[in-house]
Amino acid sequence: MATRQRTSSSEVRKKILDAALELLTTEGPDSVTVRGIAKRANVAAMGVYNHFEGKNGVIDAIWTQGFDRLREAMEKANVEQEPLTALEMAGANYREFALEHVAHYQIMFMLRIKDYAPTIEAARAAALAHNSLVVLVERAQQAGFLDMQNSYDLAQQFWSITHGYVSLEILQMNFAANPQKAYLSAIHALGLGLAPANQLKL
Amino acid sequence: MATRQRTSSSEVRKKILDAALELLTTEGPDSVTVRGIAKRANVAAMGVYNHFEGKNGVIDAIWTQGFDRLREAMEKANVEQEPLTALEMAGANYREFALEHVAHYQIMFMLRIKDYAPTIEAARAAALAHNSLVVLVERAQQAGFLDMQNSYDLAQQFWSITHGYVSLEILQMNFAANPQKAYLSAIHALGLGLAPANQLKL
DNA sequence: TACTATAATAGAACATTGTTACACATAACG
DNA sequence: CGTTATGTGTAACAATGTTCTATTATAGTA
Repeated sequence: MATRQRTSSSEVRKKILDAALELLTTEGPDSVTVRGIAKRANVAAMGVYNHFEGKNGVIDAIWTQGFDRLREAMEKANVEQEPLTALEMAGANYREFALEHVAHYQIMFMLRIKDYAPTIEAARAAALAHNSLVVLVERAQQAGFLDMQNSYDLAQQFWSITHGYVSLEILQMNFAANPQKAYLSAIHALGLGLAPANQLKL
Repeated sequence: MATRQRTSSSEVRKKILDAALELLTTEGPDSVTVRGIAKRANVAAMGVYNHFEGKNGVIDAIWTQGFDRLREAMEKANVEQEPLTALEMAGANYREFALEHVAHYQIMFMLRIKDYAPTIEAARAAALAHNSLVVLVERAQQAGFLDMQNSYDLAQQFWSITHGYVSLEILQMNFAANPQKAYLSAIHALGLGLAPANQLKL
């Protein structure tokens, strides 16, 4: 007997998620197909529809998990450092997350998946991550290390340099001789340049 | 008579390219299909294979054209400005290009097209664009406005902030109250922070 | 232990995708 | 005029996400 094996219900979800991430990492985005995920997870293709809402349900789970982890990574720096140092640490953690979880990062920022739009819950995870950056920026402002322009404007500038750097890096478009040093240099310089004395007049 | 019309060979290529760009801009990446391009260009689907090497041939043409135009946009700033001002102008032109040619920019940096890899010629166009940034950076270094770390490292930092900013903007992830001002502020601050006096010790 | 509701499986089917092959028609050119 | 190159139109192929159906293994309950 034992013609067919069945995976216990509680494990299937995790197996599917892991399989999708593995596929994305090892075989590239084009290999992330419903059948491919199921095969790698040793699960029937229909499982992707039973446990998630189809392929984009898996994508949504990855997105949400990614923003949760990104927020955690940034909040690790949220201790009582000097405010600018805390910002730089958060930046370092941001890159560390991106390079260690390339699959997540690509889903979050670098891949357009057909017909995928984040669910409310996923958008909320993203908003929380963004907020943890704003908190760091406002703390630095109140301590007098950053000029007093709109804090969302400031946060966007720090986010831009971190996202820009790691996304070019993932795209294999980083031509720096010393990638790690160049990254830290950029964040450090941005913080210095945004000191109150240098406030840009337009 | 005149059962079928035929478009003159020289025009077909341009019509296909324009149709692909229009589709990408108005209907989004998922609508850029061989049949869709051909239909919009009033051309037989096979034309995409006669004039380009299939769909990815069209993608490659857009990529190449995009990097050529991006280089031109940055070299517009290449006049005898103050070196840091020239860098800031190049940054402003970069964003202007990206926002005015979102379709090109997405193909170049933000979309993964299945099985697409740039041809040699396309990669050369990208390298030339990158080089025009390096030239601006080295000029500012020689004039004493930027510290003397590796010029490719410096260029990567400026590229990161411009690419990061506009790509988040295109992803609808710009939460700045004043996007234009925040962008210029970031480039300006980065330049200030990279002045020789602030050189980062690691 | 026996029964039943839950849910995982296997496979068929559908439309859409990029691509290739083929027969035919027409413009360009010697 | 006749030949060649090239565009047109249609059909076909495999792979994709998705839906449907029938079967059956498992988990919880009486």
